[in-house]
Amino acid sequence: MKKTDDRFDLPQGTLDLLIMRVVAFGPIHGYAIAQRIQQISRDALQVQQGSLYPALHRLEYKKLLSSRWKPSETGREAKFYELTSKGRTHLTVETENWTRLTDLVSLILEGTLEGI
Amino acid sequence: MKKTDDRFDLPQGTLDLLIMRVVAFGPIHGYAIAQRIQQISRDALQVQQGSLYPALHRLEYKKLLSSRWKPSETGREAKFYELTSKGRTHLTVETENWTRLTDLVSLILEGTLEGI
DNA sequence: TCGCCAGATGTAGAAGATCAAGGTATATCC
DNA sequence: GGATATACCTTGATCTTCTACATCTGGCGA
Repeated sequence: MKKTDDRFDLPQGTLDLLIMRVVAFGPIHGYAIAQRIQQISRDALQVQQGSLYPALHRLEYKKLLSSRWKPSETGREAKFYELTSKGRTHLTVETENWTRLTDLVSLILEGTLEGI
Repeated sequence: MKKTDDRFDLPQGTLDLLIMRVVAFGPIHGYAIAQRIQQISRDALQVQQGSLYPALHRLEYKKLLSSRWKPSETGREAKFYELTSKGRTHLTVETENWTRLTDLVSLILEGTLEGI
């Protein structure tokens, strides 16, 4: 089945934001992050594992996330991530940028361009 | 490399949309498209030429745009683009997708996630 | 007990888009 | 003649995402 009508590929950059936002609510492991995003969006956003884990490593490398191993709810070891203070700042700034950017794009896409 | 405070890198995919939207108002050449986008956004969105021309060729290759040479307002030859009917349909659909996607992302970024 | 599935992590390779930085040429104005 | 703005284009690097695969563990049913 090709991607159905109600699934999206994420544009570059948005995945990091979504991950950080979910992590902002408290320590959580990678697998659960993907589930959470899918769940909130009612399956419209699906995070592939091949995107998820590199993104987590990237964010940790940039010191926006920190991680430690801990048993998960199921008893198995899992790597729990949380935001660093740098990550928290970054999330705030980039969320604001995302909003400004998408507002601008929407303005152009939906505007009449009259009066220009 | 840093971007200044009020400039954005465009997430993948949005450039094509912006271009098609500007072209939708009537035949226009590449150089003017970039100026137009920059102007409407009050310099917040700047389209690099290294992004612009490949995008135009991409869209023409996909038969979403058609082009022909014509003298521009300044008397010089320039390549004027317009939407094909396929392009017009595509623009409508993708604009809708863009809106749904960004609404979803905003939902997660700005929501409290309570009640999940 | 054996096998399978779900949870959980990860990597490799390809595809695609953007950007930075360069190049070419023409028209106009000083 | 020289500078500037217009107008086109390409190349190479970088980054992100996707598909697809690989690995390990624990629990469950047959």
